[in-house]
Amino acid sequence: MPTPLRERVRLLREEAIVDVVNRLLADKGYEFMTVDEVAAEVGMAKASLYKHFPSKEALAAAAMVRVLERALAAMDEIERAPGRPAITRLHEMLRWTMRTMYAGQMPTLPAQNSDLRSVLGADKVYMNLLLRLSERLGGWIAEAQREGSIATQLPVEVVLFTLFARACDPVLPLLKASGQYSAEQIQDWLLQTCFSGLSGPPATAAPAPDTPARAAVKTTDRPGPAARPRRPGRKVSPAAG
Amino acid sequence: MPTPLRERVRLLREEAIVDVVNRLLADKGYEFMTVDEVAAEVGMAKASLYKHFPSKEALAAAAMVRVLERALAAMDEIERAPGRPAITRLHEMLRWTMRTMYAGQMPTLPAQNSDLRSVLGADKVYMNLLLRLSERLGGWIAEAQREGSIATQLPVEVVLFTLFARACDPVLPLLKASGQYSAEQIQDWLLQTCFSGLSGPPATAAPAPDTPARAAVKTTDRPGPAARPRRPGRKVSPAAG
DNA sequence: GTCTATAAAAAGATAGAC
DNA sequence: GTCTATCTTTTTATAGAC
Repeated sequence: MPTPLRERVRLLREEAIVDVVNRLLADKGYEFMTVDEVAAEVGMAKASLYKHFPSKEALAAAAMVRVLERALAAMDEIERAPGRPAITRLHEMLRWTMRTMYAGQMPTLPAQNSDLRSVLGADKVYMNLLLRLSERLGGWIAEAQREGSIATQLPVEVVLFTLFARACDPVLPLLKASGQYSAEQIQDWLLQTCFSGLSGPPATAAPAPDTPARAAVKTTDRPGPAARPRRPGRKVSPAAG
Repeated sequence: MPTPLRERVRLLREEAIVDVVNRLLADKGYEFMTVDEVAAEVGMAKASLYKHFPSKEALAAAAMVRVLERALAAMDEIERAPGRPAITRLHEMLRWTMRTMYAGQMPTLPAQNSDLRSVLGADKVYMNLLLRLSERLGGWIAEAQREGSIATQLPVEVVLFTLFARACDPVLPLLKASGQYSAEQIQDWLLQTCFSGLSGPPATAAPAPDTPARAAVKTTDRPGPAARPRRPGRKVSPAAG
């Protein structure tokens, strides 16, 4: 039995709504997103919005569910290329996250909110997806540890949390806002600092070949200090510039 | 001329206020902290609060100023031990940040807020302190790069932003909330992942001595999987558990 | 299901007595 | 400077006509 036309229209409408919510959530966060704003951007009356989603929390939850679905789809896609080491898949997953963030499409929820967290925690669909994502990623992580490319001292949980946290890392927006670097450049740096740390890949004093045991993150060379495109007067200001 | 008694009382009162604001800011963030709440916890009427600080933003700014002052003081303290490599000083600074966070005393501001950011950006005292902190830290970073212990491909700015970002990293609260690990353990892991990345220190296949070129982060050994104190049924849930 | 109009509540800020 | 009581605005949510 084909989906009735009504139903399809409704789904399209709701997808448009979630699109807006997703963008606003990525842009200003949950508490600074107002329902009036959502309604205005979708181009419908607020009361109509509430016919589709019963509350602001439900709006946010819908956006979160969709991003989890997309993350799982990204994992599927990454796994389509067979036989690659787990660390490579993890790199690609984080790369996907960075791309999504850079595009302003990664909805971020406040880490330490109270009511919203409990609402999400009670959402069966959301929690189910979150669990599936965590377990699949956890599998990759454990695999990478057996391969020797993720530190074995770290519990899988710690690695998992760290990867999740990178999906709302303020460094990307800050670097993007500085306007000095390309998207590729920024994403490369973030990948590098996540997997290899600020100390960078193991640089044995003299120029040595890559250690094959560690699948090194591609480190894009940046131009030397002289040629570096740096706005002259701009002062470094990490918060509230 | 000694400070008048009135003035000293006022300062003590305001310090008590900032204490509360600081804790609430660390606990729930700016937007979920209400002025009513602050007044209640300080034990004074809201109107009296407004005699001391003209707005909620001013309250937050005061807390931020104080944490910057404390961070600068921490740098002073770290520099009191002479002759240590820059990377060691950076480690200690991040350690200070982690301790402060763990104690629930690191006020976190929303990264992508609008009005508050502009208020802070207009605050001369705040911006001045932020600049001083950034420049001093930037000096350490550049030094560490010359020593070869921070990746030279990374602009100082990127390293700086990354360190600042660790001061509001959700991984620490998550691990703390899991209740499975000690404070020391958590802080060690975060230091390690920040400087050495998820891949960990350069583990050349066979057990090798520490590479002296890289001042390695102390990696606390954790008990093996069998002995690891892990709550049995608890499932991993990075967001909204 | 969509709209206009309106409740209802929360939260920042202030008036005015003491 | 501190208080009680109140104002004002913002924002979530709903009533009720069409």
